[in-house]
Amino acid sequence: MPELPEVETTRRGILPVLLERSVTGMIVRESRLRWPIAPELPAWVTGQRVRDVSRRAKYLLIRFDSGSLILHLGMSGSLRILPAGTPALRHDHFDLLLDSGACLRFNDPRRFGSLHWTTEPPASHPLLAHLGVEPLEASFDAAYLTAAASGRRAPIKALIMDGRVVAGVGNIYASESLFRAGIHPGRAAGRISAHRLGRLVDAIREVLGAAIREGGTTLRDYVNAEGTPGYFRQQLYVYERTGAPCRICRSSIRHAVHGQRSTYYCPRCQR
DNA sequence: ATGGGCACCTGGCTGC
DNA sequence: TGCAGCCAGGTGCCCA
Repeated sequence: MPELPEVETTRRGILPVLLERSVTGMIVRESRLRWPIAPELPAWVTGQRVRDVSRRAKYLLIRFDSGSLILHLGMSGSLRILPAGTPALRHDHFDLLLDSGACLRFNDPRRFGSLHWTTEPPASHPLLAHLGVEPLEASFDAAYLTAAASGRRAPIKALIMDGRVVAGVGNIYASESLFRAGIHPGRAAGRISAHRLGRLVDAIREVLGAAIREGGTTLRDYVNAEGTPGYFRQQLYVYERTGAPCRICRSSIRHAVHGQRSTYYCPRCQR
């Protein structure tokens, strides 16, 4: 479900509710996420005051005075802000209770999400240490992507979805960015000119930025912290539009599978 | 080092 | 109506 824009939208939604609030308790109903929630985690986090809510790739980082929560939404996770005591529904795996009477509730049907506590800087945590540059930061530029693509025979789509290269570009926005840049998703990364890779960098930035402005993309079940969907789906050019006419040239949008992931592209606009 | 495939899990949809 | 099969916004890990 959530890619970078959905995680960022969630972050912006929970930030004002969490900031400077203290955790009064935590309810864990299901600890078997992608990695089990540490049994001691509720004790570690209880009594802590939230100092910041940030994002690295698709990880949400909730910083307290003496440690941080590292939260990933996986494929189907979402966070909601609810009044404490709201009855839990199926797949509501944990609640963080705040001294304001609000509750941060995590729901994740597929349980690919995760929750870790660290007392080290989150950036040095094993899950984050290997991550590449943030796509919305200035260090992600044409020169960087060209260097990363040099000599690579893997498809460009696989390269921009590789978190060690650039962190947070998922399946929807990879397809959409490649469409906007006019690059075929299956093209070997190392055989694309620096000029075109520069266009791809711009396209990734534009697509992610536009999606954040629209509150993300809701395909099936994504909702933000208020429980409302994102509206970027209306601006998708290729994702899940197999057989539909290209919005630019009217060619039929094609579907292919690369690396077990669905890929969508326009055979005429993308080379 | 690089590329490719698998696994983890539930739910919704399709087609017989 | 029932059910098997397939697919889904991610990503760590294993193997060649």
